[in-house]
Amino acid sequence: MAEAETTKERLEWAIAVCRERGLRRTRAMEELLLALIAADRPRTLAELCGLESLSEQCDKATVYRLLGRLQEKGVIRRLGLHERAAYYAFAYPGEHFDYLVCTDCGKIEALDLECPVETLEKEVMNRTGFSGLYHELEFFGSCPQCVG
Amino acid sequence: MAEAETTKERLEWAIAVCRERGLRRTRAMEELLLALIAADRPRTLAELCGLESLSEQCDKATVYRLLGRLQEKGVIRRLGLHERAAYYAFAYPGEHFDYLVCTDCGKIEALDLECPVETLEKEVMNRTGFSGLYHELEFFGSCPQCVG
DNA sequence: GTACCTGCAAAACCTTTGCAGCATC
DNA sequence: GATGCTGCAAAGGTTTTGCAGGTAC
Repeated sequence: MAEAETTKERLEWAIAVCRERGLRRTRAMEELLLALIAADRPRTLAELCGLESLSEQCDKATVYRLLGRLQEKGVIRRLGLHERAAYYAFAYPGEHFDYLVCTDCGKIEALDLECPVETLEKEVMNRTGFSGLYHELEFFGSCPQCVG
Repeated sequence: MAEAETTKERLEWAIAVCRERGLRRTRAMEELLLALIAADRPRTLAELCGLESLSEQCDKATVYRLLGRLQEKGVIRRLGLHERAAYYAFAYPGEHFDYLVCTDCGKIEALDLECPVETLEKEVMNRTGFSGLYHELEFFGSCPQCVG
């Protein structure tokens, strides 16, 4: 992930937004945000709970509810990525990643693309009357290792 | 859904592909394909099983396994769409839809966009070595009814 | 002190699989 | 007739909720 901002700046931004919007600052919140900031790709609830920093610190239900609150406040984003489980990624303003997923081994990579979809968003808004649009773009295929 | 091809043509195409690739032609397969061809947006397993034509005809497990086989043979496509459940859509050659999802009421619309992402697919293949690429693009936002 | 957050536990959901019988080829 | 498909039933995994107690403000 491009480090235009440091971990500390990201964390402080996220916590500030959350506090402004009525959430309390807790240890679990900080640990979860740090885990998501450190991640180079979206993570599932199970993956996040598997991390030592979090599993020693809080319950799965807590992480689950935190993810919901953080998403609601707009500091993280929930993604589908074609799997049964939901994936979550840190959402720093102005940063947007699309993803590349191997349909064989499940590997997920973030793509820092010059994404032409942003232009489309406006068109879709005009055409459909939807507001607050954002998009999710994923590429699926077989990675070189899986093709052999 | 734009009806460049009739239901019958679509059905026959799908069944021909399936038979070529080793699947048997069954009543359940036909009903399921017809349901997906008739759908104006992707459907979940539960939705499909709720249809009279299917529920009276076959079990949920059968539909589930059929969806897997049909996807494997390439006549339908499995989508994420941000929900817990997987969505399935008919995949006629040369047709590709992107989707618009209301984050408030869950409404899903198919968008027949001039999609600039196809160009990106080649770039991503070259850059990453992935093969057999396809993409999934979804827009999320609030529909006019939900904004009120 | 109050309102929110956390942990533990259980429920709810969707997906996935085993196995015996039936249909297709 | 052999192989694959179907139904029923049960298991597996992830998500979601209730409630009592603890914590941030």
